[in-house]
Amino acid sequence: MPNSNSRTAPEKKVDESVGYQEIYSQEESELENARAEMGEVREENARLKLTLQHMEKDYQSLQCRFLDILRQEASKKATNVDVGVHRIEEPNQLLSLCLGRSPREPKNDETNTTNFTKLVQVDHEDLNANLTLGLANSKLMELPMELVRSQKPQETSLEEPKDHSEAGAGESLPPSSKTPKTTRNEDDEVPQQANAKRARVSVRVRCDTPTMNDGCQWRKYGQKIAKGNPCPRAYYRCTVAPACPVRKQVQRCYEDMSILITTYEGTHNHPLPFTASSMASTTAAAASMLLSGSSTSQPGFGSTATLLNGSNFGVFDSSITNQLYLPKSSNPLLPTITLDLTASPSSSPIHLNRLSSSFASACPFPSSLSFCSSESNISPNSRGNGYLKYGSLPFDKGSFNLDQPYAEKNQQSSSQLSLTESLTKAITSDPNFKSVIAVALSSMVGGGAATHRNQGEGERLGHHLKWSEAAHQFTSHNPLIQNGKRCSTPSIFNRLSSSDSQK
DNA sequence: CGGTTTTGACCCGCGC
DNA sequence: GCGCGGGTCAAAACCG
Repeated sequence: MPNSNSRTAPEKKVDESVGYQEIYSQEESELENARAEMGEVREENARLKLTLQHMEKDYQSLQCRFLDILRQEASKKATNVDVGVHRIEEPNQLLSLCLGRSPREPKNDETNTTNFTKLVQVDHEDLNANLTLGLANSKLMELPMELVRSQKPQETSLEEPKDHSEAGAGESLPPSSKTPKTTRNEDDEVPQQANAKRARVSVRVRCDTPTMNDGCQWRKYGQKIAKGNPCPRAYYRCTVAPACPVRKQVQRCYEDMSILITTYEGTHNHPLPFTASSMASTTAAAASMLLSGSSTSQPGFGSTATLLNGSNFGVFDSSITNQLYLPKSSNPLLPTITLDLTASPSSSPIHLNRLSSSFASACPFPSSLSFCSSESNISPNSRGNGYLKYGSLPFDKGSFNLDQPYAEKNQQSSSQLSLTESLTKAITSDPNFKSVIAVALSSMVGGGAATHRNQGEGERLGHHLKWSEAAHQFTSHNPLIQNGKRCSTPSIFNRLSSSDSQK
């Protein structure tokens, strides 16, 4: 059958050529698609670069501003010896914990939320509105600085708080009378801070896990069943540095087992990873507020409250109330401040009642703080956890959203993803966010800075890793866990750190 | 094997 | 002075 053969062969050729053409056109279209994708990626890359540049720029300006504030505070400090209650009464001094805000600084347009520098400038109107926002107190700003700058634990003169009022809930943990014994080395190093008292910061968070991950490494050295609370109280010591005097006590709230009460005591005398410095700075700020105030007849209640109010340890939704409980201790010389991050609308009143009752007489200031955002779109889950998940930086959510990959592993992944978005919106619209940054930066530049300032770029890279790790922890199912296994610290600081390192 | 956790004992301050 | 309770110690167990 040659004919058939000769006829079919060309047809086959034609078919083949048609097939090739199809294949070719198909490949071509794929190629074009790929090119288009590449183009998109390039664009995104450009955007990211832009974002990075913005961040660098903002960071630089922020740093300059902060140094400026430092200088101002240093000069102010010399003249303004009498601090404390007076500060609260002087709105004009409500400035500086909002990092970047300086008295001479002109107001900036609130809408420009991508500007990191502006981000930390709280509009006066906001201050008035949310008032109590006093984190802005310049003196308050200064105090954490001192505390962190020196990186010295305030344990030179310990006093027994004997705070039984909170024993049940475990919020107020009496400082160890033996602490000086175990931290003697530190005490020797510590330049005796006149009237230095050990302030402790108690943080209440909702956390399923045994401990709250604050980025630091802890070693458990004891456990006790405290009277009035069947939940054991665990004692941890910081193991980042062998002689670090910092300790923490962890206990579940008997009234609400989902609430974890972590009490920090002392100040780290070693460099901290940013994740740890976040919490450290927070507690240091609170503690220093407390201590600063305690030098007055009214142990810092006002100032502390003010500070923490402004510091926005919390959330964005107005319904989420972060609470600050001022010293409940029967011993006013050894105050314990409680940051209530349980952020549960329903639980808030409970805590408030319970805690305030123990020291209401001593605390003339409202302890309920509202760090609200203009948008209340936070998922209920986040509130329930009380776990501060600050989705991502306002600049470019995609660029910094480290959480999502991890969040997917999480049981709460979906809610957390949405939470990320919600928080992003909230952050970008929430001037209070600035205050948080202020606190973090104040430590990083001031004391944390003491820890980081001398570290090379390589170490910064190391921080990057830790941030990633932190992000992991942060988004892990149990957000508040220890040693990379569990809970996370308010990661807003992580974000901040990220921006810092990007420089 | 080194680091961490567990856990009973001990220390110390405070109130009575 | 005694008892109570919080905090710490330290040896043993545990774990990676």
